[in-house]
Amino acid sequence: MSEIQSLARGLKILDLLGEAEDGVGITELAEKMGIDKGSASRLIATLANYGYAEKDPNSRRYRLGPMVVSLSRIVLQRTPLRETAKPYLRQLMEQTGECSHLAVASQGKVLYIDQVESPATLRVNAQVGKIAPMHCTALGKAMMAFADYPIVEPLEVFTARTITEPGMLKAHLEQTRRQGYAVDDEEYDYGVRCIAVPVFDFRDKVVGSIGVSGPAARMTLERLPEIARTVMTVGEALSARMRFLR
Amino acid sequence: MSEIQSLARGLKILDLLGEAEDGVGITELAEKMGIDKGSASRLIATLANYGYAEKDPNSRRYRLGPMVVSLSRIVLQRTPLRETAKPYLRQLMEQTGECSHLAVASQGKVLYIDQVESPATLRVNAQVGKIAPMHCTALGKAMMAFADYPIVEPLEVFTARTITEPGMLKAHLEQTRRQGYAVDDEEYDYGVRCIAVPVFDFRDKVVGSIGVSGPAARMTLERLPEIARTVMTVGEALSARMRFLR
DNA sequence: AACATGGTTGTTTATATCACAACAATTAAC
DNA sequence: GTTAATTGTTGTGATATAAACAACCATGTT
Repeated sequence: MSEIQSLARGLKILDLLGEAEDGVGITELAEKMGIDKGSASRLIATLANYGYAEKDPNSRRYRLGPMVVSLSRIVLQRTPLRETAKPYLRQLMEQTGECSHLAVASQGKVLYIDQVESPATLRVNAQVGKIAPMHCTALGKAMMAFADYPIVEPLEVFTARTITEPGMLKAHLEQTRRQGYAVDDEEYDYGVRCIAVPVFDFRDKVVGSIGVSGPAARMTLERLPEIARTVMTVGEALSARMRFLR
Repeated sequence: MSEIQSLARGLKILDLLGEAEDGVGITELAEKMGIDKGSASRLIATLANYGYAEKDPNSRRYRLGPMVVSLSRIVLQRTPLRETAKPYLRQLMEQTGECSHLAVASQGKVLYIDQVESPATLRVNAQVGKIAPMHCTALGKAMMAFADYPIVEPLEVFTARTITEPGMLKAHLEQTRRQGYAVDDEEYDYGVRCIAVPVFDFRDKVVGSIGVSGPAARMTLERLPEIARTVMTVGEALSARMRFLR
């Protein structure tokens, strides 16, 4: 499998621009990439020409350009899952009182592609476009349990409850499959619990997952099974709806 | 000014992937780009490796990947204008009853970066990420009138009222500057009128524009001055607020 | 004002990428 | 079911390209 080096470098720069909070300078960028300043300068100039990068006029540092926003809209609009799931997301939020989220798998990670916010003052919301690991989120584990995404080590630690042993995770996913829903019990963020189920298409292939997130104070361990039932019911309705597409 | 060819080609492919409604095949892509099939194949493979493109498993055609959504979120989150403008957008919608929009200039076009929807059944809304021309939108003309964006010919026609003569546009912008607000009187979409004003930063530099869009039936020519006053008032408040940043 | 830091632009050379073509993989046709 | 046709992937030399190095600017700093 052959790659185009300069394109790969350009895309890598986009990643770095995304990570850098307040933009990056050419020299800094060249160091991080392990390439020459001149090369970095020309690569960035090309990215800027196409609107993928831009230089902050006063700090003179580069950051991500507006072009990605435009492309993002196109991607989201063309995702049939998103369109179909919207009413189910609303229903989920109304029935549980918590923020509901829709996600797909992307590059071995969880990508949030839609959400409905709860009106509660204390709520746990994730923005569209957010990326999270699969092994410690309900949305991610729901997909892992019902489709064979590889477990990629190391399993990064976020809280004391994060599952870091591949064997443990495997057993956990087995249980998830049996009970039909995935739980994140403060494994990613302290004080946050989530429940999610996979979404299937007309071929019974996992295309994403849907679930709710809330503060542990409200989503107590006693209430979890009840909430899980709601999520499973809505999830099954969504999957049933998805079978009519295509 | 030198460009990196293969990176430029890769970014061009992203554009084409964005334009293609139902994905695009390698051969088709190579033809549109005027390059070899093999080159296109390798370029796309690289884009796919980084999540910027993906191939639809059943149609086997390539489309934009999820990575752009992730980057988009980062861009939007880091735009201070967006954060600051949100309450003003809401105010604008409430006071006019029409959808309000926030935009910036990008690559000589108008890029919508936020919006507040009106509850009205008949409303004129634009999604975040949408791109429109500058010369026939209120948001675009507001920026052109108060900063020197070049008039790039040809001025594309959208309706019978679209201004296509550079001289006419110049005069129109002059008037816009005098009256302090920009009007789009069915110049982009039939039956749609918009009013917008520029947003200035602490240096009195134009950083974007804010305005409302509504159906011509409601936004009658008689009501326009009144609506314009509202937009100008809110816009000035926003610009005043922006002066405190940085 | 001299210095230091960071960014851009020439120039040479190695090499990555291009085009061409052959091959593989699907799909379509018969 | 076999052939044909269309499309995508993979070698391979030739060449243009992009890498590195260095010199040169531009800004801001001491």
